Amino acid sequence: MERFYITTAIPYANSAPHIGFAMEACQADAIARYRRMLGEDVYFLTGTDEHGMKIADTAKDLGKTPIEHVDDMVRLNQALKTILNLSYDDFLRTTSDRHKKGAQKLWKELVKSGDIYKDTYSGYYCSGCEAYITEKDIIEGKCPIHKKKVNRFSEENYFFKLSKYSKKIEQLIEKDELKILPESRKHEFLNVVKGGLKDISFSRPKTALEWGIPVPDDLTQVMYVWCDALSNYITALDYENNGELYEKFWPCDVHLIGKDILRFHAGIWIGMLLSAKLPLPKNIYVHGFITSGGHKMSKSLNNVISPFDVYEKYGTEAMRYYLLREIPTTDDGDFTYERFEELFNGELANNLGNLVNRVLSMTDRYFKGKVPQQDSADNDITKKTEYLWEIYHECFNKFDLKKAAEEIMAYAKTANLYIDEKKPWVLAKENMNELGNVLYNLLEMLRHIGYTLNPFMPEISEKILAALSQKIFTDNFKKIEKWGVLNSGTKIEVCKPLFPRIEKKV
RNA sequence: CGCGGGGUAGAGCAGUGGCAGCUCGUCGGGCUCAUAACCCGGAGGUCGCAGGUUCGAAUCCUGCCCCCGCAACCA
Repeated sequence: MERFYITTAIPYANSAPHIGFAMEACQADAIARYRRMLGEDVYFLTGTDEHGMKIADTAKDLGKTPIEHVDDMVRLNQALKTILNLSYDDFLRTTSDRHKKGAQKLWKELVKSGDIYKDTYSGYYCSGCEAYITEKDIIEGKCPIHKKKVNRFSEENYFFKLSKYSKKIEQLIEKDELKILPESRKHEFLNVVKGGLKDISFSRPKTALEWGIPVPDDLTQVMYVWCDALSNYITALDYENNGELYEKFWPCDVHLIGKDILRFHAGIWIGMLLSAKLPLPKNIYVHGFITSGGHKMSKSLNNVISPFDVYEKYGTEAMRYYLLREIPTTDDGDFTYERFEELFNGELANNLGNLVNRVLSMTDRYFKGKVPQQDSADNDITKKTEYLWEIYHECFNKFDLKKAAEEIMAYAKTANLYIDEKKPWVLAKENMNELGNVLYNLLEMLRHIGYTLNPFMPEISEKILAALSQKIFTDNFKKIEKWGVLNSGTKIEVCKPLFPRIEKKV
């Protein structure tokens, strides 16, 4: 059985979940569900990144301990599972024991390879940036970005010899041994690598930062947050003990990330794995950002979209659909409630929901709720169905979920068109035999829609398939995309409208 | 000369050399199985501006203008 391991990035647990991460989670979930539908053995990981100075500072401002603060944020992150109907297999917290031990084991491997060295760092550190900033950027003793006071440090840090792997990383990406999608991101990162990756500070003294994972064999230092966070992809699999999951699922098939953290994944993470002599992930899929009404979401513009609000208003399935179908999978996209309702009514209610409704009710009315006999398949329709699956697979392989969803909708539209063309209500008076053919074709089309829709809207998919007495998981996954699986006589259940239209408020 | 993305019908987008397309909206018509849904047709664009290459440019080249992101909260 094919195995497939996919991860999301682990969002920084300093504030409530962002709609952008909700999208990433949905994308990963859709891919995971797609693979499961094909019968693959899928492992889907997400989690939270919970260390670092920023979290320690925020907790202090809130009058909480760091762990209290991250516990609160993690609860919200885990609530996404319910409101987005996520199917992940594991949720890893970087404050968990298994993660800490795994991260420390990986650190030791880097030491063994001679890639960790101690050096004195003198400079200024801004907790907002979670990074050192250069002297010339400082204005009146403050960080120009965060307007926070920076402190001069002269401290002993461990460094990671990333420079040693710069050339190797460049080659891997160039040859697509480490594939970065979309192409534009690959080129963008190649430009960075060609400039040469530099060694990076990989730890901080405990006196400056207590909230982190201790460096093995040196109690005075804690790991740099990115060193800690990136290792989650293997610590979750019980890398510490070379556990079963690790043996089975590493290397990873897809790391799904946002465009802002590509350099950490394609650079630092790959460097760490090379140093530890571990297998490398196969693909990095990079998505864009979501704007709100054409602007970057910001509290000052008061245009921040919360996934919880969208859920309250429209529910899980429609939110998933919007995030996967409306936002370009690898580019930036926009969120507005106007567009949401337009898409909801236009595609989900009028096109898809209404199609399901009219086909099921005609079957109920004309054939007493049983799949009619089919004498001969319609060539045009079977070809369109074959094409649907073909492009559908292609889209998932290219990480173009938006296009895949659009193709399903286009297919549903052809079904609506077919009804108007064949006029079943006329056939009902003149030619029951032909009517049977037509409705059989339509019911089969619904079956194909039901399956292809599963990664996007799992509940709707199940409802459609249940109405046809079909199940999403079968013992023969190859069969689902073949034409003519529905047997005549199968019971058809008429269900309530899947997406009641949203009426415009006047 | 910082880097990057973009400017195509009222809105949102597709379209990398060959008669300018899609969705929504709008106007007119049809149908009645269906969620006032579905189907057909019309109107609407000098493809940011100016040059150039070419038999032919939204598409290639040059220059310019404008918007946005890379910079707080934040993926």
